Amino acid sequence: MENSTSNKQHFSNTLINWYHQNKRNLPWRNTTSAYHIWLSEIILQQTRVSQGLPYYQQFTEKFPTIQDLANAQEDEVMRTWQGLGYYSRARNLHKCAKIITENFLGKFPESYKELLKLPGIGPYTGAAIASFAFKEPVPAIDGNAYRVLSRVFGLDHDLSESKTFRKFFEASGQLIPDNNPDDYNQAIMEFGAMHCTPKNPNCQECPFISSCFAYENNQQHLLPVKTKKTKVSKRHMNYLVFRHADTFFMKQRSGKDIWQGLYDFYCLESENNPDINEIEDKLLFSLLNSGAIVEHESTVYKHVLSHRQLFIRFYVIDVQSSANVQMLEQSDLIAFEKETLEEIPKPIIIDKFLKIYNGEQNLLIL
DNA sequence: AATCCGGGGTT
DNA sequence: AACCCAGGATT
Repeated sequence: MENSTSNKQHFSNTLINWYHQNKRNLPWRNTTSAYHIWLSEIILQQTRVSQGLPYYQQFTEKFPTIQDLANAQEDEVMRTWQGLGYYSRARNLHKCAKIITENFLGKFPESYKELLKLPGIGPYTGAAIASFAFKEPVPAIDGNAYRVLSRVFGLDHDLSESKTFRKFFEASGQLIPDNNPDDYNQAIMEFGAMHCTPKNPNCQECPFISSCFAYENNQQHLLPVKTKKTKVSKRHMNYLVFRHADTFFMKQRSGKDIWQGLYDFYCLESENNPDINEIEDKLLFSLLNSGAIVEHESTVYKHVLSHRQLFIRFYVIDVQSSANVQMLEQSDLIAFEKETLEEIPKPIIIDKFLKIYNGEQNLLIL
């Protein structure tokens, strides 16, 4: 008859053994640098390893130390982040680098509790850094940990409820070994990512096949429990792409909307994506009356975010006169040369449009 | 407690 | 089309 203590040890030992035999060789696992561990964890929030890996390499190359990151221009940090999404991560990354550099002598605080006070570091990331860099036995609860723990132990708390985090945090806190917290946290995440996957988990070769609640009760597809689905709504965005020779007129997004800090074009939103002559806009009206020419209307692009379906249409306007250029600059639009455009951070759909548009121009020349 | 915030890969 | 990814901040 096993007591509960040995069952707990069995779980963490089995998990860690599996990890040592199956782990991927990832760059942030070969360092004890809190800077590099922190960087990887911020990048990997809500992001698959395969998507985050090239960004991690770019960041470590461009910003070898946290001082390099702190001293960088915000735009350069955002440009390096371009395409990863959830851009508040990049803004908080920069903000945090400055705090560490200016207030902490370049060293991260070494406890979970203190790490939580830094911008962009929440319960998961705080636990990851505390355990990986400083060996503090605090459980890191990410999507993988929720899935593995709920299936193996039959924990059916609803992930949609906020109190559920504490249930899993305490459950995993009972299991994490004091002498090996970093391997335990790495292991439960790697096991969830590679073996105990959301769909088609590899139960036949699973080290927990004889003790897993979900397998025994055939509930792999029911665990973890998540009742509330994110609601997706539609938005229609119409971009007036003002062009004058090789310069484009851009605007830096601010406020609480999507893509904060990134640059896009003059944007009009409506209930649809109208033809250009259906658009009523003072600036457009004035420009057209001063000789501007509509040179291209794009098809409607569908760009999907996790909580929005964006329907986006681009209207390229050749503004023609320098009088019109002045009018645009008075409307808070900033002129960028085609080459300089590459250096500013843009939403991926804007980047894609510019590549296609400029590519078409090149094709016409050939 | 509910909502917002990206982009991409899998199924 | 639905799901979800090494989640956190704001309302």
